[in-house]
Amino acid sequence: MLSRARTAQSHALVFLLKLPYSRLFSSPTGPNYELVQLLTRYKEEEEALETRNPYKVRAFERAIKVIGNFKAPIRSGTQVRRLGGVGERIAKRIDAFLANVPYESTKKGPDGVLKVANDTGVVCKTRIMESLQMISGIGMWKARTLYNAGCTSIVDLNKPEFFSLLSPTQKVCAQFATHLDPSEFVSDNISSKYEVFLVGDHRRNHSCSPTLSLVIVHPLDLKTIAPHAPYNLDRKPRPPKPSHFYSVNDSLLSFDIISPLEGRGLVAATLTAKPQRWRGIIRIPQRAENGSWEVRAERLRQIKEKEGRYCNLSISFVPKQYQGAALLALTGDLEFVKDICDRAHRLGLHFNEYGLWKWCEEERWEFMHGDNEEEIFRELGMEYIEPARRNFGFLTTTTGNKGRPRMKVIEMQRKPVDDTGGQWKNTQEGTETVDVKGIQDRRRQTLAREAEKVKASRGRPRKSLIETTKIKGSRGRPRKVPLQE
DNA sequence: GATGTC
DNA sequence: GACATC
Repeated sequence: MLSRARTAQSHALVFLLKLPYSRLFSSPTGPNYELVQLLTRYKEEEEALETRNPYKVRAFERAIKVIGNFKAPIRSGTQVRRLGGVGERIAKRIDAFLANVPYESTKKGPDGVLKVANDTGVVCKTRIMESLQMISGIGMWKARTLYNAGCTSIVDLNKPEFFSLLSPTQKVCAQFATHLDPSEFVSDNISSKYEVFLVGDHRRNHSCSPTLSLVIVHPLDLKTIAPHAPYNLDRKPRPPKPSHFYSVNDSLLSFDIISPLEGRGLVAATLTAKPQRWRGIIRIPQRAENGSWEVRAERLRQIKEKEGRYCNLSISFVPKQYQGAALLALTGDLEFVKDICDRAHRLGLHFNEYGLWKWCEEERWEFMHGDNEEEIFRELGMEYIEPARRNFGFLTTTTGNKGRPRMKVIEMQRKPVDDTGGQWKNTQEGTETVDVKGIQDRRRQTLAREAEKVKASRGRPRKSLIETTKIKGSRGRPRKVPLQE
């Protein structure tokens, strides 16, 4: 409780301005180099065939040209669908690539029944189901139902036969899924009187996560309420749910943050609206053809038509005294937070999104720290751990298929960056039989290693890539042809 | 594989 | 959606 939260705070707003989506495609020849490579590969494959179709080759060439000239990073096939030269098939190939699932061309068999084939000639049920579970609200069960009904991709979800199988929330998410784009939401939509922090996947450098998570600090001084359960060493602590902060009496979040967003026509859908938490889908502001920001009416029209780009937004409205704990709990990932909880537990402490608590002699929880992330680390005997190093998910993604697969897993498969020594396991095969003890050991080792690493690079570690990648200039590129479904 | 036409 | 044309 001595020092103030500093570094993280001073960079808080900076984070917002520099979301590094383009880093995904960091390239020698443009923002979509990987897509160009992909299409070039397809083109060459076609050329190599004895039965090659010269028009098909030319079609690929046209698409390569269009995509190579596209100035912004492409996030979905639909985005470039009607630019000319990119049709249904290539759009699908792009979507498959971006979702990191195998491309499946759907062709009718001789019997007229729709057959599914892919690159390997094997229908990959797991992959399809995993990709479907990327949609918020779709879990294993619904994914299986959809798969059995013949749905093969997220794009398929919007077909009436599959769409009708979805719950209302799933429908909303499915409608916007192909447009999700977390990268270009900027801070000038949120009142500057609040401190805003980036948390969640993006803070951990998972820049292609479709969810933008923010912690907004509010000035209200609220009474601190201790955790309910008594300390019990035998009982495993649960990681805090990023759910309910103490109830805020008035509707500050709604008035000061959400209403302005709505006023600008940025809110496409609201999924959760509580005084302390808002979750929904927002439209990413874009410039009109003449370079000016599009007007509200235009945004609303596009939302109605489901054109343009969208992103999940999650805002937690947090009192100052819990700010650090909230950052720690909401940055994740889940496995990392679990470790924090375990660690606290072993020390007779309790960690939740409100702070670090001590079980004191009067047999009650006493508030220790909450406003400062670093202080919580210190109290747990740890050095500060960079958000980018808090990606522990891979430790459990190998234990089986429990829960819904996360976006980060997909991203890791494609791009095992990070400094964890490339030990991400490819989650596709051989995932069923892994002994839990081994995983736990590895988890301990990783924690130890993390602590050492941080020790080695003393002081406030290097600025993360997030902070050095500006995208401001690339946002909201003027569009010649309005996108459509 | 894209596109225009029926 | 099937088909022809590129």
